[in-house]
Amino acid sequence: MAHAPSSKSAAVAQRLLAEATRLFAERGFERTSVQEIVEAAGVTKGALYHYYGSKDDLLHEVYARVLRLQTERLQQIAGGEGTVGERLHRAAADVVLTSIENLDDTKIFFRSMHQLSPEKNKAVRADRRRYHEMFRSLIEEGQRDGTFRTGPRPDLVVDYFFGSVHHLGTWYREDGPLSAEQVAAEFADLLLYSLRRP
Amino acid sequence: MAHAPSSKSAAVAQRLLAEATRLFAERGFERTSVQEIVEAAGVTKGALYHYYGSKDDLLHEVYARVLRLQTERLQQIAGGEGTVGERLHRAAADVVLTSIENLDDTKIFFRSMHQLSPEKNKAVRADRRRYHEMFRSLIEEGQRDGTFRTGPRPDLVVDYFFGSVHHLGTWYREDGPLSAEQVAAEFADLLLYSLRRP
DNA sequence: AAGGCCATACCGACTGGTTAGTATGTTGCC
DNA sequence: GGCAACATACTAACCAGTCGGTATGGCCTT
Repeated sequence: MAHAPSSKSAAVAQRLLAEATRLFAERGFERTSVQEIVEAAGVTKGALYHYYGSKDDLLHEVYARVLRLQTERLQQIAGGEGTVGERLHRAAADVVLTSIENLDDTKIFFRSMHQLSPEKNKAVRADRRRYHEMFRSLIEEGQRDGTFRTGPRPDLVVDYFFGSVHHLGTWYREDGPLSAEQVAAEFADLLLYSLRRP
Repeated sequence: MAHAPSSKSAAVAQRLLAEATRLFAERGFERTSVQEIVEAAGVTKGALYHYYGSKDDLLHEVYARVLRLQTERLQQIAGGEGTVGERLHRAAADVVLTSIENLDDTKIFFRSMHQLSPEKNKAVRADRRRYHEMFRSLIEEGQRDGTFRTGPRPDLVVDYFFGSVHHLGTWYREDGPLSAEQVAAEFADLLLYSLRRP
């Protein structure tokens, strides 16, 4: 179990998490040794095991952080102003944007989730499912009120769209030709177009 | 380097590859030991290293196999009969179908590619890019002849769609409520709808 | 047809290196 | 003096790959 870094004075705990995130994204969980993490953070193992219960724990913390962030934002957008079409578009663009802004987390998420211990894996999946369900209910709402065509199953659309989002980490480059905003807008457009009524 | 299993009498080599595929998909590359692979195949390490140069080599062989298969099929469909809309729909549905039929390979692909040695990783990426380019040129063709709207960038559409395809491995279950054909049809529909002109 | 020769296919013990995690200090603040 | 925040040294386990060895069967030569 992780004691959540005790908020006060735990700059070391945060530095450890940040360096771990960077290294996990760069080399993957298994290829990153605890020794490398503590060296990158300028401390020793004692410090790491003081704040985190295990290497696994560290990985779990990465997930928890990004999930909290995205869930919060989706809640705000889904419950906000505008037609369901507008809200879905905004939500879709936002998740793309924040995924790119936290590209390291995105990479780790989909490469290394299965390395988590079964119980932690289960916990993460449950959180993730709740997130997807919020997204899905937006689609259902649009189908009910006639904004979207009723052909596609909402849950399949969610898996379809988030597949694309999760894979950003494999091809998006910060120094590439496309800005995060451009990708966000196009992905959201593609989603909305695929739901538009004939 | 792998000597490709010498075609004749190498049932052992094939069994090793099959068991490795299964185990890599189940536990991931790093968490699968060479010892486990050879035990599952009912041989010993000597046999494995007789046919394959390294554990890495084995992983590379998995990729090579599925890439060959999919490239072949896409070539046939892209160069076949029908309007560009029909061909793209067929190609999209087909890649979903074969991805589900070879779900173990799909899982490994997306989870473990970055574990390959840099050179092999590069080779696989190059193959993959050629494959994506074939797909992209179908979209470009449709945009040129007015079948598809010209808004979205073809390369982004490809990344968008294949994100969804690669992620099948994380959520699709054979014993789930959806047949592979259903998913294939819906995914292809979603793609075509998102390209349809207003 | 018999004997020699050699390649292929595999065995299994061993090695050298790495790794997560632990046990036991040490320091400095309240 | 006591506890939080670390450091240091260590261990026990694991693992990819190696290497010397054996069994089998085909082919060439005489």
